[in-house]
Amino acid sequence: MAATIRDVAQASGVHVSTVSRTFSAPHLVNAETRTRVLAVAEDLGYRPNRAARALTTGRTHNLGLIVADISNPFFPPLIKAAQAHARTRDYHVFVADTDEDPLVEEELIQTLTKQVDGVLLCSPRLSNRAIERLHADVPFVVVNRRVKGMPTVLMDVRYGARLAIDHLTGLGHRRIALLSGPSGSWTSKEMHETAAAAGGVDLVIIGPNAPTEEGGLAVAAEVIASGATGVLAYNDLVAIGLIEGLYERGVQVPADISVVGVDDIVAGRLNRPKLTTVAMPTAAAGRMAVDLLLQSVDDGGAATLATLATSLVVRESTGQARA
Amino acid sequence: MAATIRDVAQASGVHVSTVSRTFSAPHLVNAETRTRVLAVAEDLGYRPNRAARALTTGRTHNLGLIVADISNPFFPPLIKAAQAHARTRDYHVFVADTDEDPLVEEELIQTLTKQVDGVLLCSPRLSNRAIERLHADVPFVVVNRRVKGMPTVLMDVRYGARLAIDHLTGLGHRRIALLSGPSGSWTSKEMHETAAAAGGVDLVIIGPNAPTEEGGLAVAAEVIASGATGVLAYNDLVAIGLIEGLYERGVQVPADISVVGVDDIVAGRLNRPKLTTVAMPTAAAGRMAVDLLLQSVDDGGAATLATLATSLVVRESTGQARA
DNA sequence: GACAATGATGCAACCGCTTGCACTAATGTG
DNA sequence: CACATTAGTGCAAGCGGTTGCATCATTGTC
Repeated sequence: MAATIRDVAQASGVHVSTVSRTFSAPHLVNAETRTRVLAVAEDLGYRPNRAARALTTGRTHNLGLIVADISNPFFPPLIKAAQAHARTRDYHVFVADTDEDPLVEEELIQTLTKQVDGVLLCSPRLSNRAIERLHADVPFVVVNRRVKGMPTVLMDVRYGARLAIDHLTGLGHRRIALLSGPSGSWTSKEMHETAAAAGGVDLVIIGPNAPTEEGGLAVAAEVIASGATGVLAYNDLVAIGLIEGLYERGVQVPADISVVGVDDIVAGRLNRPKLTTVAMPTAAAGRMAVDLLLQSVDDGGAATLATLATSLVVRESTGQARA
Repeated sequence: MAATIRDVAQASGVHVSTVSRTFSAPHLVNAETRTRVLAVAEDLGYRPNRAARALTTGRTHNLGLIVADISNPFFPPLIKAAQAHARTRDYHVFVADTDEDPLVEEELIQTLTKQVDGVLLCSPRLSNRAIERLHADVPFVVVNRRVKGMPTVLMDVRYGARLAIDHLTGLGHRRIALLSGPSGSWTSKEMHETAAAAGGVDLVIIGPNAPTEEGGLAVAAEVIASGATGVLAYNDLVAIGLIEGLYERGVQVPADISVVGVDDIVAGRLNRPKLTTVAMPTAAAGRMAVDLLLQSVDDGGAATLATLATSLVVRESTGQARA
């Protein structure tokens, strides 16, 4: 049985309130008493029970982070950055995976509600309405989705997509295929709109697709049939899968078709050919999200919108279009 | 302000204890009362506060899962399986990443201690002694490491490594390089011992290496210099990195050198050449770990040891040795 | 030397929920 | 019909902390 605050109080001959203050408001207790209490606590292996503390303070010092699919390599850097950053603020981040299921997502949020001070919602699959409703119970910050009235961290997908398309057209590609993502994806919609707005390109939309290698692999034939020579994929995973599919069909990248991905995951750098991609500032997004969330927890929270810059990383999967 | 049990009690004209029982021991309350209370609760948007409940019951219905590096694709399937399986038992699992840092790992465990009923320690970097010490505070189950007196889930690395080496020697490879993992790794040690015990092979050990693509990439030259024609890599990531490094130096896989990985991650199936690998039953391990942990939480816990079978998946990265 | 200010500690209520025990009324038994 | 069960509910004491307020020395001030 772990030592409680009362054990420490008794063993050090002071009242529990003094022990409590020794930990949560040290300046209120006499230096001498404090060291004695700390010594006893150390001796007994006492550690304040955060859950019990949360009951009275209303602060758990925990944050929840919800992602749709933890195996998507896009998320881990974000998660790690968020955890590391939160730790510097004496907060801990618990991660949960919804398995792309909105129901699980909602259930998870409700479970989390009382156990954390706020939740980071990354690429949520829930409807905006559902998010707004749940927001009544716990502070949110949403990453990769625009929900009005809520702190939001966005990455500048439009700009990135624009760079990618300009890069492709600059290489002489006129017919460009856009491999979209899952149907509910905000990022995918942004890409669509950007591509549609780009002048002088002959656009074919292929999808929606699963945001995975399999998703890209599955549409290789369709891409070939479309006659496009340039492809902008929903993300790197899709791009990698596509390249593999094209390869299996004897189509060379970038000789025959140029492919650009989105995210800049590690695997892209090790792919053959190395992937040209729109780099997303995932780590920065993770930190920013934690900042906004903590601010929102403390101040009651303004609905700040942070948009992070993206950039194009040109590697080997794109090249001059055939004459 | 969220509704509490008292609000519900008052609004439905019963005592708080009745409301409490409505949720945690429904059979003890009259059907009629129960429906009325539930209706009021629904109406007020009341949800029991799990943290408060945990204070009296001593059960949070949460599990912690600690991994060294969430971006290692080996873990996500394990995590997902554990989460899904735990959910069927009305438990939730929170994931935390230690960033390969034993100090962070220890700190995380201590934070978790009071907030979860048990912790899944996956490929821990902590010393056995430290693990045993911390075990006094919270039930553990250890995955991928043998710690005596503790429930443990192991994958049969020795058998897998044996299969890989037999496969390689069967193809005529006599000189085999073993790319080891991080120095503290139990898996790596198992592989060493198995390889050393295998007769008729000329073994070169290269490492320790980071368990990542970069780790494999970095030793390509060394592998070539070693004169080995067969390689068993610590994991698929290392194997993929190595293959990339060999390719950059004009060495063909499997024509010149055969490579086998360990884990069977998705990326291995999409690599070029597709990776021959020792498949690890990660999802099964996740489920098993949850089972053992829950059992340990309930029964006080026997120190069961579960060893899961591994198998060899032969794909394209291994071939006949040069004459 | 009287009095106010200050610093350190104790007291006790409370956070939201559970649970052993006591109580009442309805039911079953001989 | 007396009595033992049983079902349903209320009571109140916790679980492990925090915190506003009261108390009591000390110290400083005029």
